Amino acid sequence: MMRIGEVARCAGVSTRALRYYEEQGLINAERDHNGYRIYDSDTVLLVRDIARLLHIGLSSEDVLQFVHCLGKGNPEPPKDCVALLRTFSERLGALDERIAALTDVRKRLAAETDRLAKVLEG
Amino acid sequence: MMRIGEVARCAGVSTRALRYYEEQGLINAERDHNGYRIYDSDTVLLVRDIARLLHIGLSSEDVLQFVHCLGKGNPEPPKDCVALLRTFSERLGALDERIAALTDVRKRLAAETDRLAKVLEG
DNA sequence: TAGGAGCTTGACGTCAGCGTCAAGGTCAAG
DNA sequence: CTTGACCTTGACGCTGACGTCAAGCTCCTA
Repeated sequence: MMRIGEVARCAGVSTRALRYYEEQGLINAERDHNGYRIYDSDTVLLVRDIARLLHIGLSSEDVLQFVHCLGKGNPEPPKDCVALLRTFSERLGALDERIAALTDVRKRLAAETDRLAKVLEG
Repeated sequence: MMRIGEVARCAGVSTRALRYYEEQGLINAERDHNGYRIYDSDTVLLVRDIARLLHIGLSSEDVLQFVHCLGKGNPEPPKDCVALLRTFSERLGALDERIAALTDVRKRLAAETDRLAKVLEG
């Protein structure tokens, strides 16, 4: 059981970010008798994942769609399985698009890098 | 030679976006005698690339780093080849990270999707 | 019992990537 | 010669993911 400051340090984010994630429904927090947020250590890993995803350009709404499959943060029993499955498929498609676009850029950039390298050698 | 409206339509972006790209140094535009921006048709493809990259989460600063290898938009003779090459390498690394992170998420999401699908079948 | 570190909830600030007026110039068509 | 489509340069507005105060409570320590 950790408080917000410790989780923030361990996960490499700010306390403000943690409150924001909670506000967006990405993480949950128990409360101590004094009102302080309390987290279990699993949350650190979840928060790392979330921060990583946000950092590479996904929105918090994106992340929310499948955050419960990243860790034990949001158990949320799969009630509406069919809708959830459809959502997952859509998100998979979007991810594939993103990956493809980035891979394409990577390829072109690598080619140009090679070209430049050869110019420098020759 | 096309004007801004036509380029915008062809590339599927707004004229405002085109002015913004120019402001950021991502594209160049000649000027007609009346002050109107003039583009050659190659610009359409370049703009499509730029928009695509921005859309998947790269910053305009990111895009600026290698926009000249996407088309003929910014010829910019490779003067400082060494620095350019280093920049390219860095960007390649960043792209690899992004691709890896997305691929990882994709994998986990796919696994969860499978699990859900089986629950629905059984 | 007085600090100081850490926590709380607002609430306003920031930055990117445009959207959206506002006010006005240009030009082919009627 | 006027309308209307298209262009120009500001300049303010918006959204997301926080940063950064402000004002006040909690707890351990000296």
